[in-house]
Amino acid sequence: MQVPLYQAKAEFFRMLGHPVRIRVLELLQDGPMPVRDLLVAIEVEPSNLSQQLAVLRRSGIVTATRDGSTVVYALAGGDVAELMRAARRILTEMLAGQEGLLAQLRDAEAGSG
Amino acid sequence: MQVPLYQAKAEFFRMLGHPVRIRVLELLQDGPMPVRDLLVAIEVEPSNLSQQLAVLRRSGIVTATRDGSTVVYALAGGDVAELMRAARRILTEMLAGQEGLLAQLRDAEAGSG
DNA sequence: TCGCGAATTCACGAACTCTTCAATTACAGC
DNA sequence: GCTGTAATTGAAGAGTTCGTGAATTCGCGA
Repeated sequence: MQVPLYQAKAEFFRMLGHPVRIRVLELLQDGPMPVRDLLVAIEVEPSNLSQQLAVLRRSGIVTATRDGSTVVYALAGGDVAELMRAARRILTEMLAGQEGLLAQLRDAEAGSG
Repeated sequence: MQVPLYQAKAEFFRMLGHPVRIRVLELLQDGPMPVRDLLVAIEVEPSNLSQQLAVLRRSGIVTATRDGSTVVYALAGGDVAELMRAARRILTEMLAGQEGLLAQLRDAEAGSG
């Protein structure tokens, strides 16, 4: 592999780092979907959605196929779901940790002020 | 939750989207590690590493504790490993897919030219 | 208290990403 | 061939992130 693995991973995660792109991937987990439906589900400018879809396409995580005048997107590989689950688990842990921290801070303030 | 979930997820992935940060997280999977050792393992300017560590700290995925004159970093929650595994699996699939695509393109060129 | 090494913070220019609007391509129906 | 709709592409400005070097903080030991 020419590109170091950690750099490929970083690029992969950066590709995921956008709300619209996340929503697209989550919607596509239930099966292929035309752009029109994505556009209705995610309220965003068509050109903006297209740009984000282009990012996903370029990275290879989704595929686009034309069917008449509509374009249908689908996940290229299976297990994005598992990734999302893992992310959600960590995120939950982290938020819990931060709430704990917030509670601590609140207590500290109550104690000192 | 004030912040929509998909936005929190996007921020989370964006936080992972940097080679140095990925390497730090992978190194910390084997246990806590002082900055000095991270600095040796990841060849990068100290100030640069510090900046990336600050990003990880702010997000809450790692914790820093001072021990004398050295600072030791550790993963805040357990299962970053699983996330990385899921990412690697998808990445492998994607790269395989792209190789397949390349092969296809090569064949198409051979066929048409 | 002074100096030293470890780590962080600050500041700034370069590079990148995001959003938006206009222009363009691709197709279906007339 | 036109017209209209679906989707993409291009370009530009605003905002972010990155990397570097200088300055700063923190704690240890002489």
